[in-house]
Amino acid sequence: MDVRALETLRTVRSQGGVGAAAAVLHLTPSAVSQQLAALSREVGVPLTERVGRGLRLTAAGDALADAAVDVAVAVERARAACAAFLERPEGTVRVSAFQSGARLLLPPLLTRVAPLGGITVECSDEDVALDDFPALTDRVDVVVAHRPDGAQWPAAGLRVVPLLREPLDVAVPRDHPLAGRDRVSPGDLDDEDWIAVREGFPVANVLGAVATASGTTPRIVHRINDFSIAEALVAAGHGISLLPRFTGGGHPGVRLLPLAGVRAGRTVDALLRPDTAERLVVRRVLEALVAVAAEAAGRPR
Amino acid sequence: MDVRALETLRTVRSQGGVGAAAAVLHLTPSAVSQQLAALSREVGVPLTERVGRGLRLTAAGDALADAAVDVAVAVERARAACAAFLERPEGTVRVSAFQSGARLLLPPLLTRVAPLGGITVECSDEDVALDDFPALTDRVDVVVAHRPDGAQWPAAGLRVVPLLREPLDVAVPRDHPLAGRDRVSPGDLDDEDWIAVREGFPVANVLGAVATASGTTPRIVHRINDFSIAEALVAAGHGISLLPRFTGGGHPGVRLLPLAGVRAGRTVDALLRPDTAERLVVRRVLEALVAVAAEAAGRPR
DNA sequence: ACATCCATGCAGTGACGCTACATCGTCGGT
DNA sequence: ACCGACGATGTAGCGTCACTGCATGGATGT
Repeated sequence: MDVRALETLRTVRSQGGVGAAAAVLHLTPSAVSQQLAALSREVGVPLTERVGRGLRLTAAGDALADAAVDVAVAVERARAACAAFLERPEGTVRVSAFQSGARLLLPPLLTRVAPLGGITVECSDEDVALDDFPALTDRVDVVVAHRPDGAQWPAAGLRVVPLLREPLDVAVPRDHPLAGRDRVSPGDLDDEDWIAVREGFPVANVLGAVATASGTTPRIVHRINDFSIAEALVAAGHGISLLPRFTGGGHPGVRLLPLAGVRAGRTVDALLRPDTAERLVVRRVLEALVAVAAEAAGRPR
Repeated sequence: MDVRALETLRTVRSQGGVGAAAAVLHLTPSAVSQQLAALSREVGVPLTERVGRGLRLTAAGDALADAAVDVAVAVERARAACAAFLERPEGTVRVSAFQSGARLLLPPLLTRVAPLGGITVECSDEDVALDDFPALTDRVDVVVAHRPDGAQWPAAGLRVVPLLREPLDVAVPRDHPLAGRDRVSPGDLDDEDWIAVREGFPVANVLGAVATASGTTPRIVHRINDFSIAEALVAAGHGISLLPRFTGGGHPGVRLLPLAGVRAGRTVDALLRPDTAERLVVRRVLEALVAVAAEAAGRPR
């Protein structure tokens, strides 16, 4: 019973297919298929079943994949047990973040980790739909993800470390009629042009929730995922938008107005696979990330 | 990080050397040495250090061996998770027992397991010194071992399942002056010839404890490990002996007399490695063994 | 001082897993 | 309804890696 084969099974489940899993594992689909076949032969139970032109794990396969997580955790714990005897933690950690989170957190993270020495942090920005964040943990060690208030990550085989909660404010141009107010309520926002994010992305339906509070449907004229672009559009008078308080606000032509009457916000979490969460270097980086997030939330601009 | 290499490290620790571990694992010492070298190279820490002409695990090696137990447990749990989807548990389980325990427990164990079908039980008798019982778990799945009152098994990486406690009675020939008594006290036993077990074996020092209760040192004339041989010698008038109540007593020429005033007994346990204890077939056999032991202790002859 | 025991290094060989390619079944498009 | 595309699975060939066998070095006890 090879740990690599178990890992492969786990990846096939999380990626939803042989081909996708092969891409993540840097293998050919054939190799993945052979590993599954060997594993199935060893335990004497079919682990996968064809459905359409893809496949799905059987109940036994699902149980084995669950157990595979524990195996991976135990193996990484073993590695960490030895790494504790090294004078200082060493290695490289891959961190990804959605754009606005990356702008807020990655620079201070790197400056905080640098003096530790020996730890290499590889950053990347990954903007994906809400449902696709967990699967990123197969390619990246620490995934900085965000979710709107109320949404929850699937608990299965995923470690979630909360970083910060960020209110969503209404961003208006400085010459807007509401710009002088110190806060606005949903009713003030009828008959406005909105700049929203793409469907399926984390804070897409927050705007809907705000609008239902005033009984109208918002008029969405643009769909921009990158908040800094949205901010520039707001400043230029092409509409108003919902922007996170700590991340946005850098643009001189934009005013951020707190929303009264509705609770609108998003939570930023770090997502990790349980096994990578056991790695010593990963834990060091994660600690730094938590500290950086606390600073960012406690000292908003 | 291979589970087999971790297993090897664990075995080197429990067997106390490369050669012994190689014998247990059916490998050459060279292969074991190479596995350790590869493992050490992978974690970047020396796992073993030479001491005399043998070797010993370093602190890091010890920590890794501890973690290796958890890995093995997780792997076996994974196997069991799949085995649960098989219609009935299948496989072979190796059981060993010291002689008297084997005579008492193995026959009913086999008859109880047989109707389950698909489970093969391979029995062997293993009479070793008290300290050597735990190491047997590397070669045998379930080790039926015994220990005198007060002794404890080393907790490290060993699962202990108590089976029964058995008082030690004084065995005398039927024509002995004490044969008519319904119990004896230590003072009655001065000036007797004793048949004891070899030094280092489980109940060796019980006789000493009984003797100190009467202030004398026992006169040991024979050292016989097999209780049925000792029983035959007692019947022939060559001395008296301490025999376990449930196991002995089959010989018509011997009377068993309970000891008053001192608590003399032994405990019979099943010893398993934590990982083999997770195997489904092993658990089935173990359940049967516990039931058999309860019957044997509850219905003494 | 020598024989013995134990762990380790090195060359040869066998097995195992991967890549590349071909095949089969299934699903959309015209 | 056919055809093209996609996704998973077998097969041949190859490379790699781990094990065996033997030789070496160090430590022990007679």
